[in-house]
Amino acid sequence: MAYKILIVDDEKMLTELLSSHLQKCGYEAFVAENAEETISMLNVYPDLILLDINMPEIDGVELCKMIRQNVVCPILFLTARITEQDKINGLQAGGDDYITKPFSLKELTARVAAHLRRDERSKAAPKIVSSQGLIVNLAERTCFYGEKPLNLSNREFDIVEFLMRNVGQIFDRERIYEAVWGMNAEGDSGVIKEHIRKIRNKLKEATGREYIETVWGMGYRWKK
Amino acid sequence: MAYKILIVDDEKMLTELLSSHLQKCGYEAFVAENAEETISMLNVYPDLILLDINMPEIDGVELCKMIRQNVVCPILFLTARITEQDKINGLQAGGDDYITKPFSLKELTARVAAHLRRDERSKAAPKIVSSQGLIVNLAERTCFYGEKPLNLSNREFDIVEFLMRNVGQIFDRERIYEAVWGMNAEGDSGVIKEHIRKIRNKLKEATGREYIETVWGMGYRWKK
DNA sequence: TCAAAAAGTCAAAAAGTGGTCAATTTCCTG
DNA sequence: CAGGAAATTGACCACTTTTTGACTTTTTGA
Repeated sequence: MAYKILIVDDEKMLTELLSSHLQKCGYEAFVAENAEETISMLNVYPDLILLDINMPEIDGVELCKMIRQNVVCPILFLTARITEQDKINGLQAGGDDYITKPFSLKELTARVAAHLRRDERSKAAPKIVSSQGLIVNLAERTCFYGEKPLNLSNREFDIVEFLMRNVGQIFDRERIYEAVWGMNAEGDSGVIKEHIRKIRNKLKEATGREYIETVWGMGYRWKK
Repeated sequence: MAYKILIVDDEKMLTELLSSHLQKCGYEAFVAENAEETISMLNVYPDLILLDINMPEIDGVELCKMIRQNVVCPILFLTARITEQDKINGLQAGGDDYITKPFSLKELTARVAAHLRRDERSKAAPKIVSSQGLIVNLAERTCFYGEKPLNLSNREFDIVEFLMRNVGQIFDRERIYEAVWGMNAEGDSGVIKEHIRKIRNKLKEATGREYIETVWGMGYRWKK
């Protein structure tokens, strides 16, 4: 679902420009031209708000406070005024950032993206990699096939992670050693062979499938 | 526990000014003067980072990317350059805001406060409730299971607080030490092991449950 | 078909990790 | 300053993981 962005400004020219540009960037844009409209627009639960704080007849800072009571998304101020005191007032009212007019669309979208990304991060997106029913959670370092846990040891997990991050690519044992152990392999001790065996056993046990392929004379690769 | 702010800049004058000012404002300040120091400082788990992106010999944008791989807190750039392209580069590297030099301390603290507040909102309020009935009041530093008090000592409480604030995340003993003691752990003294044991005993005693999980070879984590 | 090279298997040694306990030191509080 | 609680240390044990090396099997190409 596209991010929803609410634009609050009374200059029609500007709001149209912004909303069409944001739509081109893949966002969903909503416009409110006064305080009343703004409040009712909050019902769409925007992911980010662009708020002009220099509207005649409306105190942008007050409006910001009101918005804040209902919503936690990032609020970016659009402003022509740039006195330091204004900034402080705005930030203390619950705003998250300032964009000073005139601004380029390029800068605006960069900032919008930065704030949305930031929001995304705090929602804690668990990094998950999966391949044919095998689900690997990088954050928790767990590995499941449906309900079945794989119970990989650390080294084993590291190897699986490395191979899965590079599905289809072939790595010889030396490269795997360097990637996982973080240092040069002096000769072939056979550690990798053994670890690969353990991993394959666990995979077979839990899934009944083959995930790691041997490319004779070349190395191993995670099947696509 | 005071917010921890990491200042990354190579100008001693400025870092001292900033850190003393931030301390006056009730924050805990840390300083790093180069990339290496920065990375190792991340172990204190700062709540916010002030990053100079115009340091000679260091590419601030690259450093920012590196930081981002390890940490999710807000990153504010300090910069003299103000070209639009710079801004965009920075924001895309994972930065959250810009402060252009010269800036007033007043503006700086307002921005810092705004970002921390924003972070706070997403982390939710002072009182934290966790798995079934265990209620930890961070303000009063008390911990109850229903009517039963846990009677945690100070260190014990700090550890519980840290783990609960980061439910589900795995921390090795070194990181826990750095986060709770606020300094680098030299070797493993075993303090953490002992504290974890005490905490577990008290938790078990009062609740009959397991809250802290051991992830072999990785560390401990508070169960989700 | 056979020998050499590569990959796979197995069990045992080595290294590392976490839990526990008792002893010691540090820190408060009265 | 004494006495007790809290924090820390170090030693020990049990256990798991990692590595090793000897050995077997498979693959390949002369």
